[in-house]
Amino acid sequence: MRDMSAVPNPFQPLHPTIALLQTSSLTTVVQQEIERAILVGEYAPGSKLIEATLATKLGVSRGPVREAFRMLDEAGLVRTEKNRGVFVRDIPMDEAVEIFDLRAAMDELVGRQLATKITPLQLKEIRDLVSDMEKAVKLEDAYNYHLLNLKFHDRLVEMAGNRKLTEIYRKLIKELSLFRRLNLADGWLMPISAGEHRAIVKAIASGDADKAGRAMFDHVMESKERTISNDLRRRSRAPTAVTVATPRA
Amino acid sequence: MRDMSAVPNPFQPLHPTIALLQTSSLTTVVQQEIERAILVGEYAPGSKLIEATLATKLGVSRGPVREAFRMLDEAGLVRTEKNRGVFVRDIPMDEAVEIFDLRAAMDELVGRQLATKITPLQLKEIRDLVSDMEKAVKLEDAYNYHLLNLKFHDRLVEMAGNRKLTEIYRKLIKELSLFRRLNLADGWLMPISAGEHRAIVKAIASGDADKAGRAMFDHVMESKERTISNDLRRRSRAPTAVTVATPRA
DNA sequence: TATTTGTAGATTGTTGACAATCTATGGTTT
DNA sequence: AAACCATAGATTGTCAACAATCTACAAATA
Repeated sequence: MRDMSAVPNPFQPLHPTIALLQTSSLTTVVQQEIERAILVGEYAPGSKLIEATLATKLGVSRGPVREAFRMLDEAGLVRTEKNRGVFVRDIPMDEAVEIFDLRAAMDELVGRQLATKITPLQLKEIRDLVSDMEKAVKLEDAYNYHLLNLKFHDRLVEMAGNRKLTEIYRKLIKELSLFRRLNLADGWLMPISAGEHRAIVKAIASGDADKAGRAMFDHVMESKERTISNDLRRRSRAPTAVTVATPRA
Repeated sequence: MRDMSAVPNPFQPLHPTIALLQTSSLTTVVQQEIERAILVGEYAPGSKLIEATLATKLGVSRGPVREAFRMLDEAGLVRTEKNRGVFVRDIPMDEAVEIFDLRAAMDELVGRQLATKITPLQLKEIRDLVSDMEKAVKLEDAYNYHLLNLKFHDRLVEMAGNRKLTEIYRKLIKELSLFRRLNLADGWLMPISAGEHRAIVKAIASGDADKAGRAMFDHVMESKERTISNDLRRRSRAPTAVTVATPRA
């Protein structure tokens, strides 16, 4: 009952509502909603997610919620303990460090590839983002700086044109956002980070693959170091953190 | 009812069966079984997996099977089409290429890190693996060579000590194994590949991080090239391949 | 003959119910 | 008071049934 004519759906995308109904099941929209809530901080790392509660809140039965849980678990956003439930994952420091190292290697590849293939149009887009970030620095608008920074890196990765790389990069970023100590407090470091961005753009624009790769690699490693020392500083002030839930050892 | 004494479970791991029951739910064992079957080729890329059939075969209801499907989907081993079912994923050529590029960047990191931190004992283990591979080459035992090759790279990645990297590397390898054209036919290339392995070990042993990184990067890129030309050759001989199932456009 | 239409069967999507397990609370023993 | 039960309630694990959708095939139409 589909695709009977020789040229079905030539270019026109099918009606958006139809496309939606064709692709999204209850499970997928539940998954997306829970993921959104987690990433936006509505459920703190360590907190417990209760099937029945979520099911009621979203107006579905527990089945789709459980399936969404399995997806989120595989994606690393949630941790499942048999017979005890699922918890929002709390990324420990050492894992955050590992993610930074991995990201550095991936971004190095991005830099190398972009140096040889970035288009003038793309270069302009990136430069504009850097400008916006510098404005945010002047205004001391840490929140917008944070968003622009995410966008900057995400666009670079996307422009490299490796979809698998993009996919995994984004998963890593999501996981990193569950690293509590990262989110806030990077205030006085904004100018430094901003300068590195300029250097990255310059290296890419120069067409020197190795230089661009190194610039991106170094930038990620610097921001890793900043995160670590930031954490040490924080840790010395607030000796013990509260734990939201009590997972078993 | 757990952890009542001050020092519970000092070192002795709990009884294996208990540990098993504590961690594995029906869903997880179903997931592992289906994954195994897919990776071993019992279900060919493109073929359809039927919930009820699998549930019956494994002696469970459809619920756990569906949950396992969601996990396998998120892991990239399976593709879900709403109201149509799930299919074993068939990795297209361009995606395989992307995975190779990504792997190259990751392996480069592995090489760099190992050059500075590999232990003599680990070095011996790696050298032994290379020796075994060379024996397999002499015997023209392609299958064992293939297994040893997987082991060689997996151990190197593991030794680098970045768990996140290891986790993602293994996921990529699993996906790559769904790239049909790869598996067989690498026969006459074994000696070349084997030589590169010697070079990698030598570079790592030398302690020169950049050299080791480059050796691993190059090796992956070479094997990418071999895979591509292999595919071209094959494609010219067998013009059209059979499709196991008919997913919608 | 080729295309359309209309079913019956197969398969997936979703739900509610029941069983198994865990958690918290209060009482009991030492 | 501290450690040990014991029970009730909450929560997860699993299943079977029903509804919605798709697939295949046969009949009808042009």
